[in-house]
Amino acid sequence: MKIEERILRRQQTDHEPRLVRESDALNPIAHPTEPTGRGLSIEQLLDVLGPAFHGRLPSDGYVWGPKGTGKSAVIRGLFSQLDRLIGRSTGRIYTTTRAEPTADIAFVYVDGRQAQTGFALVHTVLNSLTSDPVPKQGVGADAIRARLADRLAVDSQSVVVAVDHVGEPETLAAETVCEQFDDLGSSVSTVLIGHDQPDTVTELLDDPETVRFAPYRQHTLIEILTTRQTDGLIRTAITHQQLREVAAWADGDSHDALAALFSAGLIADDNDHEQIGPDDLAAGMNAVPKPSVSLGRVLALPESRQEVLCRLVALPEADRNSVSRAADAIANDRLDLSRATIERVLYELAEAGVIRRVKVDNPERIGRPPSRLEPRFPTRVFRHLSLCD
DNA sequence: ACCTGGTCCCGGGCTCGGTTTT
DNA sequence: AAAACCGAGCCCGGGACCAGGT
Repeated sequence: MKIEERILRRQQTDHEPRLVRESDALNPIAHPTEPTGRGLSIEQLLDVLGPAFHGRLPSDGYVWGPKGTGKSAVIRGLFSQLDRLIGRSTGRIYTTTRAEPTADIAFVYVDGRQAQTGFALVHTVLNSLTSDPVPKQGVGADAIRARLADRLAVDSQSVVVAVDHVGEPETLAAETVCEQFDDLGSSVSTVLIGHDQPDTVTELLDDPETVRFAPYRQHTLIEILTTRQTDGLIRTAITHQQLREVAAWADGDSHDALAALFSAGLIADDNDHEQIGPDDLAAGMNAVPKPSVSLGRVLALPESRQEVLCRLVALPEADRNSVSRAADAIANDRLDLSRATIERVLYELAEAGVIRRVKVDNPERIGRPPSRLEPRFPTRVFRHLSLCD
């Protein structure tokens, strides 16, 4: 933490301590390095990736399950450890001392939300395999692919690419991801991570190994909340009974559970409460719609979209009762997008499921009834993390 | 070896105007 | 009739690459 931050914090907290600590502990999209309660899944994944321990390229894989089940946390952690332990660096170091053939297999994790086009995906992979700068525009996707092929051929390197969040509205479809690596089949192995059932992916990847992540059991979810809460809240903020309540409400989804707990803490702080009261907790859960879009998706949206969302959630109820009124109000709020673009963006966000349109019936009026816009993501936490203000 | 203009490429804003729904 | 809805093309900024001139 920088000195300036420390000073600012003292200035802000001179009245009384805040319930919510400034840390990522309660952030649903900040993953701990050691995920809780997913030992079995990690073993399954290690089985799939096993050939890499003997210098052979593993077969393709598909990891699937609903949001908030630890897929990203596990794969992220696993790939960074694997790359460190048996990936490039170690391979080089032991080359001269070990008789056995060395594995020159890199493990690259790509967040599909950061790489939303074929170009960006191949770019990310190549960029993590080379220290040379890779152009990020001005050159065609094919050119980047050619360079990647070149790079892999030069010292017969192989790479296992994990592409997270495939098949979301903003991200690449599994099919498109596969196409990117079609020509490099023998040196690239693909592990896709998504929500959908494996049937379509099975055809694409020619019978990949699949690993399924099921929703958390109640007691595991409580364990997760307990460990995170000790770092994210002051000690007396919440009772164990309340954590049980959140876990029961969240129904196996750690994203929703953490978002609700985070929201409750922020709301209690808003109300100057010394601890999270029953009403704060209820409001916290209320601030997380069900079903909810992952905060990771919302916070990965382009800045301009997030600005539209910031203003939308701050709008008075009446202004959200019609798409065109909402667009008017947002356009008047010092946003440097044109009115027409804002309306277009609202429709796009609705199409993507980030906000929902609800028909407002009014028999008095003639013509097609307006649509109320409802956020489908944890609004209180979004406001906190997106730096709306 | 260095400049410079032309061309291609990516990504994102913007707008138009037709279609659908009530 | 009125308003919601949205597909799709246009435009632009800026980086990369190339080739031809100095």
